[in-house]
Amino acid sequence: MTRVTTSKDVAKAAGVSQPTVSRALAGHPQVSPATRERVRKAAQELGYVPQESGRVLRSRRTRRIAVVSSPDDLLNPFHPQLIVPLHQALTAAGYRTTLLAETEDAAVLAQLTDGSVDGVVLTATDTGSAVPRHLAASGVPHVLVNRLVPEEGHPSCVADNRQGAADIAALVAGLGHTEVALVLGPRRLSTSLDREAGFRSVLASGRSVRTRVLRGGHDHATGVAAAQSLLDTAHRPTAILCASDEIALGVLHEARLRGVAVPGELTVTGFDDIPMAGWEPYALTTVRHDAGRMAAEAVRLLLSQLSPDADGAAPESVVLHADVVLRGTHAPPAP
Amino acid sequence: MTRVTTSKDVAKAAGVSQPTVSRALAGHPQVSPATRERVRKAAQELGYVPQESGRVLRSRRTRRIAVVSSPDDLLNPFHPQLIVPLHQALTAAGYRTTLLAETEDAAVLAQLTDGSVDGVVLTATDTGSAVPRHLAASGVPHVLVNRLVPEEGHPSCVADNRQGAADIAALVAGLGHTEVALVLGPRRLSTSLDREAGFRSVLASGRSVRTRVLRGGHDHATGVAAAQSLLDTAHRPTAILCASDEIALGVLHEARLRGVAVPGELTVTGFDDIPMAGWEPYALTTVRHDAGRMAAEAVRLLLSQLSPDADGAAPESVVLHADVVLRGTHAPPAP
DNA sequence: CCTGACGTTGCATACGTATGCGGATACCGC
DNA sequence: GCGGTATCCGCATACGTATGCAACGTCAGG
Repeated sequence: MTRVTTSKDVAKAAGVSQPTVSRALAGHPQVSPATRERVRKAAQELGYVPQESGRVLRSRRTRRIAVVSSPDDLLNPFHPQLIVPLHQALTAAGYRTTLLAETEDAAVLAQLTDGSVDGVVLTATDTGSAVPRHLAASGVPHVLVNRLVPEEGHPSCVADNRQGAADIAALVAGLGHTEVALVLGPRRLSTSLDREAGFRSVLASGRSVRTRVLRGGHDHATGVAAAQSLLDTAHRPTAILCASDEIALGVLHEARLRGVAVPGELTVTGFDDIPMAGWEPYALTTVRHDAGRMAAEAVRLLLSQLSPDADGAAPESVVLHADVVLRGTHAPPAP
Repeated sequence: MTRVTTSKDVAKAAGVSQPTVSRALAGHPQVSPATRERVRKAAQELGYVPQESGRVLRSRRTRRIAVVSSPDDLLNPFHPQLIVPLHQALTAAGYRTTLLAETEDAAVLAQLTDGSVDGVVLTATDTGSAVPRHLAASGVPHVLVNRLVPEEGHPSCVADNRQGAADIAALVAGLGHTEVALVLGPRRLSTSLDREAGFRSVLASGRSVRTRVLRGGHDHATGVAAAQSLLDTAHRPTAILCASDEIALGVLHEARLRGVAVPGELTVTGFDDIPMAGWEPYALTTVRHDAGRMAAEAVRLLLSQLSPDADGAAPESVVLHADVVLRGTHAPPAP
């Protein structure tokens, strides 16, 4: 690889000094239009691109935000709906985005605290993760999206999973179901825990509702397995509330495979409103949390930390309402 | 934000000079075990993380690879299957990964040529993109994965889309279908074009096969729309070959909605073998290209460019065999 | 014609890290 | 006890960029 062209090369080509190149390209007003144009042209011809390492070292600003996900979540159909608008919002605000999908806390932290990013958006945080704490300790601006950690004090934007779960549970209970099963996700995710709490808050208060609980991942296979075990029992539930749409689709598939009519014999609900939930053959009744708004709010919270003025403000936490989406997989229980 | 701790701070704390800190933490042999330990401890206590900008500026190496995708492709179920193993392979090789999802060539290029990455993996390249050419011009090591550009000379690793398409077309033709429809993807993607060529190479040679062609995106809605238009016609096809699994699922859904039996009355095939294709209710006959191997080969090709020695070698292009996956959506045409 | 002000540019420098080179110390052999 | 060598460490410096400050030239006003 040949040598990279630097601002010095441009300076020589334009017949000016290196600082003048820097000022001209930065649009500084104290450089004459003539030289500015000469520099612009020279830079263009040489294909000059300001080197990030130099700029960052000098200016202490990277104009770059890290979005932290995980390999698991990248494979989850809901996640891109969050990541894409995040990326767009950050781009619109003049920041570059780099997406991390690390699993080990140590590896993530090294990349977030080495000055290579101005701020961090955490989208796939386990409840046990130490990353938010360390970021706070290092003074790195950050915001939690979608999932929370138990500790208070971190800026965050999440959907009201508890409320959404309670609402859809109320819907099902209101239809008259008394034999209900819950298929929940992993305990290490705040979304799972909150949805569980929401489900239970309603079902526990209904006196005559019997509730069974299964637990697994947020994926399709979990739904299939759950349905297999639930539909085998003599005394099978008339409604299955799932902690994610993918689980619900697995349940739906297995139910149909066994000839169990949905919603005639079995009510099934999901959570997330992934694109597939709206597909004709599913028409899944579920809970929508607006990933676009979640992303926009998160970026707002992050940028407010990056603005030079208000830095003494208390961390703000936004909770968005989650809406029940009525489609075709719920009905009163068969008599 | 308070000041960040630097190697100078560690030096002062450990009672040594700054260069010694650098050498000790880099594991240089010419530093005594005692000092090395002292430095390690001081660095640990101060929470010192070497700043990337300084290291890169000095060493001209970032140990960082950019993986370029696009917002569209992030929403595509096949894509994460490629990105996740790419990330794992790069991590295993000691590189950090940053994922870009930019659409504009200019914005992408600025991030790839400013010295912030050692190399680039392009996963979602349009045939019309100028990015590969500019990377070559700037001497940035890179590799194309999954999709190609028309120009030769770029290292690349793709599946043999043409061969895979030809094989599945041969399967369908061999079953005796003579009324076949193709649902193809966008012209700007090499994968679409190659699959089209593969389909046609077989169907054109079969004398009595009548072929209709529809074109759209690689998504579910395209499949639904295509099926609506195809199944409405009096003289409807007995087989629909789709350029992606998502399209095929859309076709399947629409067919089932209309009570058209698959595979009894209609054969449907896909391409990609996304996870959903294997789900019980679909059991889609399709073509698999091994994203894991593709990623591994791509990383190998990229790393070979980064090794200091062999840099005069000609760019290598790897083409992987695509396997037809026989499931349950193909059958001979009804008499 | 001189002085002052302004507009434009260059000089010097700092950011944090890594490394060539020379110096210091200790240790060995004679 | 002296020269030599090996071991370990610090000094000086360079990477590319951005910016405070000084200097330059020009022009207007007195």
